[in-house]
Amino acid sequence: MPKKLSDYINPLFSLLISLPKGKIISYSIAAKSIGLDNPRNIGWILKQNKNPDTIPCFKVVLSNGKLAKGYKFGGQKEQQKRLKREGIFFDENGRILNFEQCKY
DNA sequence: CTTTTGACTGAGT
DNA sequence: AACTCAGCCAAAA
Repeated sequence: MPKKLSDYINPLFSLLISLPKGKIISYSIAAKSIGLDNPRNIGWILKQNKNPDTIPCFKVVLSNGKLAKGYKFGGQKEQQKRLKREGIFFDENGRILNFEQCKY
């Protein structure tokens, strides 16, 4: 019985909840961590998030250290705001500072 | 049933 | 640095 994509929702959300404060994760790393190989599927799963206050989906960023354009809960600005609250800082190009150190 | 659409990535130009 | 393009594959149209 092959797994469906929806079966990966809980593993991903668990992973996000378990991320230490101040840590972020890229789509590709997140995908590999839960056994997926297509990062686009992470985006699909995050869209299923009904509790953005419980599930820190704002911690998922692009592999180049910037933010995805389609963040569902208020756009890039809102996501950046939440990340700053975690102690993450951005340069003038919207790229995360110390990206390598923040990465999970 | 077929086509299009993504919260993407990595390689190539 | 900016821009394509193919690969990826479940969902939605």
